[in-house]
Amino acid sequence: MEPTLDLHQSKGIAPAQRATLGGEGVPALLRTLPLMNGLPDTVKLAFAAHCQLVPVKRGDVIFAGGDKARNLYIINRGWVKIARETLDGSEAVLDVFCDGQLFGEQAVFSEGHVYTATATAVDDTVLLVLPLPLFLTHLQKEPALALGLLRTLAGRQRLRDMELESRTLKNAPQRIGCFLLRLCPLVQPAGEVVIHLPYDKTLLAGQMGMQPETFSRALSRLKSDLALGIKGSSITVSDMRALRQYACGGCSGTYPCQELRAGS
Amino acid sequence: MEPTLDLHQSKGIAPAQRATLGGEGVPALLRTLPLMNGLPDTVKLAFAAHCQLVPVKRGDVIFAGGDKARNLYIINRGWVKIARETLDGSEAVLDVFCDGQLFGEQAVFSEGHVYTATATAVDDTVLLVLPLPLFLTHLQKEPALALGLLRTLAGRQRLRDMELESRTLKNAPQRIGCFLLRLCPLVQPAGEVVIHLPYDKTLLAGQMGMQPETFSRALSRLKSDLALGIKGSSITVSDMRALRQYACGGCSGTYPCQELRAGS
DNA sequence: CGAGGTGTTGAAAGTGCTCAAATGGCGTGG
DNA sequence: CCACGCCATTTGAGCACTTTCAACACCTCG
Repeated sequence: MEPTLDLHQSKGIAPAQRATLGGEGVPALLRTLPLMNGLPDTVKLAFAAHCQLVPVKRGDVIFAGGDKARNLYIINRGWVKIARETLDGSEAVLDVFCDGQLFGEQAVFSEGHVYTATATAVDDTVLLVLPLPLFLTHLQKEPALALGLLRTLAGRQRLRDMELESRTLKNAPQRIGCFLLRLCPLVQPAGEVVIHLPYDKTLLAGQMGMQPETFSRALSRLKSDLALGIKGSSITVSDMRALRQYACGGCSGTYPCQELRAGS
Repeated sequence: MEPTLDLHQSKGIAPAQRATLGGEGVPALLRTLPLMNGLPDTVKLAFAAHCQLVPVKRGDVIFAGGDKARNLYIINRGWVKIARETLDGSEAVLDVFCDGQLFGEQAVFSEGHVYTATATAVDDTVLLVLPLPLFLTHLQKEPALALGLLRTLAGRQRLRDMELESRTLKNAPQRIGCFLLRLCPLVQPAGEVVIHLPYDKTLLAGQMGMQPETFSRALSRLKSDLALGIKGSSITVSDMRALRQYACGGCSGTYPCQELRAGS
């Protein structure tokens, strides 16, 4: 088990990657992030002045559940898994985030500002690291920031609701089908659609609450039922309508799966 | 299937139940609610002036998923189930709320302000009904309200995370054990603890994502494994330590189950 | 080439679900 | 007060799905 990274003294921070006020070093992320929408420029600049771009490597633990929280994180590039682990080594994957998404915000409201889950880079990743105290200060003063965070949390909540529904009502092949739908572009080209699985199948399995073996078998079942083409992590869907019906026939229907994506 | 109540024209609102500015009709709820913490009295009074106390009966549908949202709701007394239903009649229970808890807030951030799940009274219930537009107006202007809602949503999120972990890592008897722990007072008397199930076992089963039959069998397994006393909806636990170990041995441990309760 | 990680496949064992039927409590109407 | 019917709960039997354990194929990297 690798020790949690202490990003405050991370040796990985090259000076050129320090955010500066105006230059190319300032993450465009901060300006375009939905979370920061409507925030006065002065606040964005204050954030920019105090945040850092930090690279982490595949497998690195960014923080662990129970750690005292020092930072919030925004993914500049890469993939991060949020999971809770038990003593006996099994884990429950709560989220898998990618570019532009915020994580660590659980600590804002937890007792004693500790993280409530563990964040691990599942690929080489560049993080924008925002000091928690700074964020807390502005959260009190800037309604726009509170509203942005509300929007973010509300989006998460919707995804969780859907996941809970999925786990309750669907079997493994259907859950996978639903996941595939959410990977599709909203406006599909006519004819075949090619879906690229964003990370390894073991993690996909974990995210959907099943074992890797189950995932493998369920996917091949999906393949034979819907005549999918599967080549490594590329999946070709010839009949989207059939996929939708297969995966979401048992959904609540309030929210077609394709409308639901992780918001930032 | 009963039609959704239209609480705007509900015949159930007796004049005496209309909230007034200063009198005994004003729900003390509004003053003490954590959600409203730190809110200026003027805003609380504005809310009080425009909200209504509305009784609903067991089984009434308060709103349905997909409905255009008119109101937020706070439970004055009673129990409300939040669930998503499929066309074929099965449902996934997302939450079961009681006194002092807010629901319907999903609509604040959903596309077009629609509810994303269905709310049903599972017992005779009195609701405090707050017009959504009024709430939205103040949400923009009052940082304290945004922060209160953030706290509420963050608490929900934690419960969802735990539920997801529970579904992923635990079997039926353990999930029930975990639920029982959360019903216990935090400081327990030495010796036996008597737990009262708050509503019927079918709903409990649904809330934990299992069938009533499975719940029944799992509970009796728990009974024989831990020497519980079960009489109707009263459960006597003689060995709390054993229950904790049984139910939460496989938890992530970041959050002992007993610390987690639904916040308002 | 060998090692390790990733993914697939097979067989056996659980675990929970479905369907069916019995039990028991409770309120209503007689 | 009792009989009845309704509903929640329990119990049984069989089945479907998922997990577990084991073995193997495949790929990449050193």
